[in-house]
Amino acid sequence: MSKEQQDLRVIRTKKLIKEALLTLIEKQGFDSITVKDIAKQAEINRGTFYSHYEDKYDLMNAYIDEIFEEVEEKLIKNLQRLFHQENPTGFPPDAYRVLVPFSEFLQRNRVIMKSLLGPTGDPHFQSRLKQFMHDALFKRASGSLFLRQKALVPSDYLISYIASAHIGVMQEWLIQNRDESPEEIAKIIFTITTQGPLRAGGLM
Amino acid sequence: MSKEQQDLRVIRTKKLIKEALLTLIEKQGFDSITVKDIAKQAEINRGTFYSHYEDKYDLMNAYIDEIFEEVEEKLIKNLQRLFHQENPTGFPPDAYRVLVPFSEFLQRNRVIMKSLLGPTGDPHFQSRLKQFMHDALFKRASGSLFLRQKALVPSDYLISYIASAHIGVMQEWLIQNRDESPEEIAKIIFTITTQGPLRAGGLM
DNA sequence: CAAGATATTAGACACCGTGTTGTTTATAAT
DNA sequence: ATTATAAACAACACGGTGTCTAATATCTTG
Repeated sequence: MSKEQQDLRVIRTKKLIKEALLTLIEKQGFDSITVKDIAKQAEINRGTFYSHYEDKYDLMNAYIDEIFEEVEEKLIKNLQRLFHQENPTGFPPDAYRVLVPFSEFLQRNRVIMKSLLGPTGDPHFQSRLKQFMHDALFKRASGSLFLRQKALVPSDYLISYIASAHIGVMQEWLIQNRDESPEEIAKIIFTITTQGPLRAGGLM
Repeated sequence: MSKEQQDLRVIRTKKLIKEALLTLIEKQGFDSITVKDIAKQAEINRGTFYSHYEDKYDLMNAYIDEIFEEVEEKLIKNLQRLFHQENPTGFPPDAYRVLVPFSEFLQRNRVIMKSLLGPTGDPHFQSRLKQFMHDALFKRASGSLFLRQKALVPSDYLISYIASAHIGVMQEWLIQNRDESPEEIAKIIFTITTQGPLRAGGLM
């Protein structure tokens, strides 16, 4: 699936384009970037850009795809281990570790993530990220974790609640340049979710 | 501050432009709208548009400003009543009502809200909305509601968590065209926040 | 109501980014 | 070394932008 590209020129060009995109996003935000800008920054001909991507959105989507592929590989396995091996029922005290690879990933890709998640970011990405968290945390787990008959609210809303909440905290962490470690952030999020917002806030 | 506009022509034109914007957003999404489109839809001269707004983003911002002004007026007072009059400490069983004006507002402005909050929406708006919820729910309340000394997590993260979670549920509600009433949605959100996600999900 | 003020119109303008095409040049695969 | 093909180059029509001018329509004020 990712073996087809042998030609060094293609590899080089695509790499240049991606680097250019990153540089420009950081400098001026995605919205105001033009294909011309990208070509200039990458030092390639504008026509060459069009022989690889339809437009800047196509490029961005390809980039986002790669990001998600990477996350998927690294995180999903991790999750499966945690859910299946360690304990079949309930949350162990160190279950916050499920979230660590996630926050580590964001940490590692700080620059692009800040611009994608910030006020000038890409709502498509945010939407996809939410969906990803959705799936990652609950597709496998929801069957076993949430007991529909005992649930007080529709599960879709609950999942939206949790996924948005988790992403929201990580946004705050990234965008405000907070200095917590990925581990600490994971613990904070996990604490709020397990204890509930009120108890975590010292109320009750 | 909002008294200067007497000329009927200006009022009429701005109204036409706003209606056109709404129609077009619903039809094709904000991104692909051009000033030309707006002028055509509003049946005004394109030049006239430019004598009122710099570009379509300027228009959108003006529109968003109006929306927030409206929300502010209607909701803030409501909140103050609830927090000060009814009960000085803790949550009464019907405290979910704090959220009802909010969900009612979203309901009433469905079209524009869906496009602003959806995958093709405006991250600036989402950012502002989050900030607004932030302030509305916690600026006054945080002093009394959350006891810092008993809190298990930094309050900024907690607030981000809750604000994002609440918006996330309302997004799900709007974008999936769910048929719950504004009251029901408020109850659902409130239940998850007070009981905690796990208890609300039937776990624990 | 009348007169002056101001908003809207129609049209033209240069500018810029887009996406495509045909040709030439450079470079990779074999 | 030969062949395939990617990249560069240049030119093109197209469409939206933002600005401006002069003419017209409409409103406000006295």
